[in-house]
Amino acid sequence: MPTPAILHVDMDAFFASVAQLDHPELAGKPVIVGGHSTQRGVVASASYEARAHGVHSAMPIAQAIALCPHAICVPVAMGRYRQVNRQVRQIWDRFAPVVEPAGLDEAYLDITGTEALLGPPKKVESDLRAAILAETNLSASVGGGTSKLVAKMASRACKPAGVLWIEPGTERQWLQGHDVALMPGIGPVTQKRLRAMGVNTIGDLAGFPTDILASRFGVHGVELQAAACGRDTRAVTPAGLAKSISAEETFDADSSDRDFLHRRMLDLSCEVGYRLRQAGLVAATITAKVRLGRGFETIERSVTLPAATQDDDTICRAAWDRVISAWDRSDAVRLLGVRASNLRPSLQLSLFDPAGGPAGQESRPVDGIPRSLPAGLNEVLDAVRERFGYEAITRGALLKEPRRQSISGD
DNA sequence: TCTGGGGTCCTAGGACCC
DNA sequence: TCTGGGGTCCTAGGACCC
Repeated sequence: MPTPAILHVDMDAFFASVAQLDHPELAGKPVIVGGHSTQRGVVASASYEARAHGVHSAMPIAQAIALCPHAICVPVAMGRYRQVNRQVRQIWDRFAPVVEPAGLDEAYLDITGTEALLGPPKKVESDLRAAILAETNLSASVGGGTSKLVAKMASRACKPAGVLWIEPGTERQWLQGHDVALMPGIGPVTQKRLRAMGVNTIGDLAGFPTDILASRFGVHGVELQAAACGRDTRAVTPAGLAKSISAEETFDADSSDRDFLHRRMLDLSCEVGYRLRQAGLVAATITAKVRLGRGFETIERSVTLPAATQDDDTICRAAWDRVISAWDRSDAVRLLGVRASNLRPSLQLSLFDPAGGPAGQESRPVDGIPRSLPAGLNEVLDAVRERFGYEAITRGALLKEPRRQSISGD
């Protein structure tokens, strides 16, 4: 067995860097990517110029502005990031036979056994960074080592615009001085429990009695400890089909207005339906999410449908039905969301197949093959969006409010 | 000045079937 | 009249990731 060589490539301040790329006047300036609403929301991404003032991801926007009053706030544009992601993925794919994306801005690359072809790992790291910069004008950092954990921690340690290769055999020593909070898989909850046990560094975790970790944290604890010792055997696996597609929206102000909430749910459902059809997927399970203004309480209710769907109205009906079952109308609603899961390929030949027409909803199977419904409203909307973008057209029922944030590429 | 949006994985109980 | 054990699916919630 050859010694594993795994790289972790991580785009630097991805959303903020894309904003600076698309709007050259923002280059070199503190940029905060958040929502339209400066009242509610957190920082999704901050440029390094903004980070110099103490701004970081997940910080409330208002707090970020207080730290960096001259920062420029731009809205999140998921569609645009997905577009750039597709471009960057093509570069990643050239450098490794197996690539596992982890979100839009990072990926693991298994380059084991490619040394004869691509050169030593350190050179691959530099070449990959250079290729991304040359072809996209975006900066990335690349870390590497014998496992996913070491690769990821290395890319984090060399940010921004760095490369770092941890030599095989030195990983345990390199890891041990780091704080446990820096270890992927240890969030706020686990961190607090570990500190209460006197575990503060990765070295502490590596040396802690395994049986105690097992009794308190179960399998997860044992795996974390193995990783802390440099024993992380998780394989780099290529992305399969998506497991879920979701959309959610936090309102500028909490609302108990049933008509308003229903219209928002329809808009969210349309977005999820559109993305299902784009991906050629149907969903059997629909989950509605309701967050109350009171106490930030979050409720989820799901239903598995008799037939999988990619139809906007079917998704909306299922989701709204679940909202009604969970929502006490005396509570003002802060957020609504809808998620499609239990996904499978829709088996349609093409979105615009003139013969069968695209599938709206799986209906009764004929000879075991789901039959497509004839083209309807969804397909008319999709066809317009295909040419002019998602924002180009919307339902009359949704015209009462301004459109929510863009999912399109512009 | 409270707390976005889009994901994955895990646990645990109950239904249901064999 | 009392009550097995395994497997799978569904639902709700939680931790964690970027």
